[in-house]
Amino acid sequence: MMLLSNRVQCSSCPIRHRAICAHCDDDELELLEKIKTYHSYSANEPILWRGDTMLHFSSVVSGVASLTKSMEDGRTQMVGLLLPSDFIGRPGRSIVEFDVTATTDLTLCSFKREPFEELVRNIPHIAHRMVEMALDELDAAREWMVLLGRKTAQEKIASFLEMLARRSGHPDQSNHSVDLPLTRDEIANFLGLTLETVSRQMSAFRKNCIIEFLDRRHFRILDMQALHLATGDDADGSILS
Amino acid sequence: MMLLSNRVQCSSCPIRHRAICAHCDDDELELLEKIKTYHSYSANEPILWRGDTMLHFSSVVSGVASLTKSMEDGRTQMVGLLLPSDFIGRPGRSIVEFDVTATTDLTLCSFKREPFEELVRNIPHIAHRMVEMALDELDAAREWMVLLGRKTAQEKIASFLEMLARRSGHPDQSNHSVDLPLTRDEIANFLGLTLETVSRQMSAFRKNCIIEFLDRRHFRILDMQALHLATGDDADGSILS
DNA sequence: AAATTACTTTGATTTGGATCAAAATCTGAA
DNA sequence: TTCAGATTTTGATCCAAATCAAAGTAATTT
Repeated sequence: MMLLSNRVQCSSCPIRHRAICAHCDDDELELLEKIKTYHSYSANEPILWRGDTMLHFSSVVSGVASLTKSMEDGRTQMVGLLLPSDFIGRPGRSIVEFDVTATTDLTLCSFKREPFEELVRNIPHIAHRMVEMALDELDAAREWMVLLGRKTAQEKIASFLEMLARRSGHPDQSNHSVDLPLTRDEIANFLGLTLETVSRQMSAFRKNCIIEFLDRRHFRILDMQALHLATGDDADGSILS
Repeated sequence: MMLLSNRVQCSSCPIRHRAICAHCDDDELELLEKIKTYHSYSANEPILWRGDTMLHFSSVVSGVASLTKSMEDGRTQMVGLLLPSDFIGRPGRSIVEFDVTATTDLTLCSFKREPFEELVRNIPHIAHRMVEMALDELDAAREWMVLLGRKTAQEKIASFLEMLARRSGHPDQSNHSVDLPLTRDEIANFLGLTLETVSRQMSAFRKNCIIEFLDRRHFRILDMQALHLATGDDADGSILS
């Protein structure tokens, strides 16, 4: 982990309008600016372990982090994928519930707990955004529960690929390269499968010309409609966060 | 659904110290008192359908409600079990994301959206409790994802029974009757199993003298330690909400 | 009290995905 | 460039839970 000096102004921050600071006005932003620090992690670097005391509340500025929980015998389930603007930590509790790991190179914008909690108390715009984001995360987690509890392996993979394409932000979802920020093993832990099943199902989609791999970490959707059909979701598309 | 007159004073409400109003002082409670109404539902009565416009924000006062999501072909996953003090709805969004059903006779304490959202904006104690509860729900949902994604049928059933015993509020968890507020089919939808598997696993626990059934809707834990061992959770017990 | 309906248990069989095993491909270090 | 380790793919086999099928039990209605 590397502490970075404070170069980026909040006003030109890439997550300015989506993160915890989204509703803040310029004066409030200045208060955040005063206490923020940046931290960088490289791919596969652990950020926090379950049970750790959390000294900071942080937002993901760039890169991807994962939240996982492991059982004693090694079975592991990913319970969240943190993309830019998502947050780590919670006011009012300092013990981490899940392991947090950087899955790609990652930069966090962090606030020390005490001053941050004071801002949450004093700035309604922050508390309000916090409620909004927590409830969005909750809806996404519940949507994911349907996938974990009821979808087949094929539906899980299709749903996952579709979600990545959607969250990649590119407007036309076919015909451009989508980043696959996880290994096969990590995907398996995300979807409640084994890595062999993930590989087999992805190969099946490849053989059916529904997707194409540029390399292991990049794919392109060739047949968006077929992919969506394979998700098991209905036409209007229940949105997975 | 039946509208009830406003008999119960907030100050003597059974969920006074756990619900959305937990942090409120007497003055703030009075504001809530003014705009609250009670609504009752009988067991199996639908409360809201996915896609409905929500006119109220509500807290469960007594009884149990379920949040479910169904796929087109009928596969159903329960994504939350709402016990007394849990809330239904969210400020800032009026479209319901999941079906809400009373699984037992149920009473809700409800507030019309607009006046309630104003209170959330104006009373930091309510916004603060809202953040706290949303993040608790999020942690619980993530814990549940581990169960859905990685636990065996036996571990799922053991975890479910243990959770019911813990949330029943009785201090010594053995040796007293615990309410089972769901049918076998509903339990299956909660755990991502079929009703046959639920029945078989419960019978197995019964035959091994780990639990005993008083009737279909009530059981008693005979061997707490064995039940906990069967959950797959570690000794200190990762808490499911 | 009998009949109808809803729910639960138990049994037999099948199957999707896990597990075990090995080969193929990629990546980075020496 | 070669080698060693990591990751991915593919194949063979197995098993936990689903599915299919009855029978049993409780709750409601007539």
